[in-house]
Amino acid sequence: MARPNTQERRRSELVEAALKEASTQGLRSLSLTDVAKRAGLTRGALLYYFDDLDALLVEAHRAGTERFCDHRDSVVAELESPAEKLRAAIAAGLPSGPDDALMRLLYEFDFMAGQSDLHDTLVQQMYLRQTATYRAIFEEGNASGAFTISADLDQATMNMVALEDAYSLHIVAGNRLVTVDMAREAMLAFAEQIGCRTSA
Amino acid sequence: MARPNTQERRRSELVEAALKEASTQGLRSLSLTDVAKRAGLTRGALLYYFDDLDALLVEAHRAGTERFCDHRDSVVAELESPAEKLRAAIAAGLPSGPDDALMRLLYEFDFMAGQSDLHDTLVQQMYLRQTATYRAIFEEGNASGAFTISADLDQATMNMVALEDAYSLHIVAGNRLVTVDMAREAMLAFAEQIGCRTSA
DNA sequence: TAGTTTTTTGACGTCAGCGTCAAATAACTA
DNA sequence: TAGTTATTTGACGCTGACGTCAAAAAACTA
Repeated sequence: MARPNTQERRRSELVEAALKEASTQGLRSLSLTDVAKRAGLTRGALLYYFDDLDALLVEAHRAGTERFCDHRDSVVAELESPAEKLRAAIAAGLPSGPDDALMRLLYEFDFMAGQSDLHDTLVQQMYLRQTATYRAIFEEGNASGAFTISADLDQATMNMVALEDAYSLHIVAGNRLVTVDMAREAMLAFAEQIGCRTSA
Repeated sequence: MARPNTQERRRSELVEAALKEASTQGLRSLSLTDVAKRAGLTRGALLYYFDDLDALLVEAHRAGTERFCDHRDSVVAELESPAEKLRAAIAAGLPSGPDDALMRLLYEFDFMAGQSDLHDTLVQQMYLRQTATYRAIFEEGNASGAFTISADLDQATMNMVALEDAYSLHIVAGNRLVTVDMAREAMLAFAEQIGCRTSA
């Protein structure tokens, strides 16, 4: 009858372009035109799929956090021992370096929360997944005897996620006093302190 | 001879206006006009004192971080015991709640780093003061016997600051899963774990 | 090829920001 | 009051973002 509907594919492509462009130049000065150019389209085409830039950014936010969490969970799932899993979770949770633009963007999104309930929800979902990842590793370690965490598990998990967030933020914010190596070691040290034997 | 030079006072007033306006509406959409209005002047007057909005924001960033650190240090200095000091430092380091606009702004400034070396430097200076505050308390506590911190002091301090940053960020970013009370308790729990007796 | 639906363009009008600058005003002193 | 310097205004031209929309182009099928 007619031309087939390919909205879903285009939408993903545009979300991808938004992620790339926002990673490159940051959210502060990002415009519809920038994203359209990156996608090789015009502003008009973009508006055919999204009401405005905010609507697109919500999708980009969602895609970015999901990608991050999915990737880490899949890396962790491939490992056997709780100690290995913990080390992998920490490594995958930290940015690769000061130039990890995607990770930087994820934290920049945090500041869109408070302006939009949708971003609010996404920030919370991200947090829940972060805590779920560490909590599962802690519980498995305790159950198998690999770990002997005596502290409150909720609090231990919270603190672990907090360390991850803070160090990631410092690294992508260009604070050269905090390196990826230092962050990883500090997180491992904390884990040891609460009863994880990770050196095995 | 002529009209006296009052640049210093005006500059402070404008920095103040910038802090207020940026706290209110965030950095993302802040314009020269907004700040000028808040200060009761026109854009032209503002440009008489600062080259552009960025120059003004650098000063606002500097003023904001200094105010935060100065205030906390003065609160801590008034207390006697390391345990009291630690509790006060934690309390003063966290936002008062999700609506603590100034604290929110301080974290938003982190994302101006990487775009400007000046902001970079300010972020680092803030970090150095945060660590100095906690390190002094830890050292005093260890010296007086109030604390028995066996872990590496550098790492313990780093982690303490990291917890403060992460929880503050979550609170001001509107993550309702993290409350000020939870953050304070989690930080105190961490301090206990590394050897601070704060319950005295 | 003609018909149908989806996708994309590009132009239009509007609005708000920016930096410049000559002129006006204010706050002094002699 | 006249002179001098400091401060402030407000208009100008430029740029770039936004949302709308009619028309064009593309991708199909019968």
